[in-house]
Amino acid sequence: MLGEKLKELRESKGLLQRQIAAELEVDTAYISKIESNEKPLSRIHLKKMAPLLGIEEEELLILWLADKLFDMAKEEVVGLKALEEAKKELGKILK
Amino acid sequence: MLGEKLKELRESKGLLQRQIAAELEVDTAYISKIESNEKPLSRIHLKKMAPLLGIEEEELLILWLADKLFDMAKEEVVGLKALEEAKKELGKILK
DNA sequence: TGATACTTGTCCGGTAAAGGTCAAATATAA
DNA sequence: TTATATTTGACCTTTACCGGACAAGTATCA
Repeated sequence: MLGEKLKELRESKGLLQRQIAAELEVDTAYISKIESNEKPLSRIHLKKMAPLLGIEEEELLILWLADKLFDMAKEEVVGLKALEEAKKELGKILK
Repeated sequence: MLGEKLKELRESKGLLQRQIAAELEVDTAYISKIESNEKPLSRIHLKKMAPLLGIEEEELLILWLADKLFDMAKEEVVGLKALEEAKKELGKILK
């Protein structure tokens, strides 16, 4: 999931939650919850966070969206099929 | 999208919105909006609707979920990549 | 011109989720 | 032990969405 990834990235950069929190101007508790998937990461925070964590915004965006899609799909037995169907559909309109 | 599909199915069965509405115990306006994707189809309504439309609930469920996934993914440029990533991830935990 | 089907706009109450904060509890390291 | 980092739980406010209803408008056809 996304939270773990964010934590990994942060730690690999030797950063403290406090420092991230400061940049985003929020409480460290909030960051902690994002890293434990208790609170979602908003797109705005994502944007601010990417450079701090040394990851391309687009790459993080893929992870972020994939995480949300995964979350939805896993709730249903037909999740995998639905993902395939959605992919097919999106492929169509993109061409 | 899902709404159009529901409408097709209904018409192919020669049913009126009024009849569907009666079964679901709602207003026809509400059905109309579902068919025009103005209101989402709830899982409960989906369940009731499937037999009326002569479609397997599971099949409708796939369409329904795929539609929601598609909707999310299409908002981002990286939507397709995210769908792939999500699929990969879900495949993993399913094995 | 009716009648019937459908659509569209507006409104509404309830619920849930987002986006936090704060205090207190825990871990960890010096 | 003390300081610093993180987690957890309770709470709060605001916003968004859901599931509808209702009235009025439009389309179609006999």
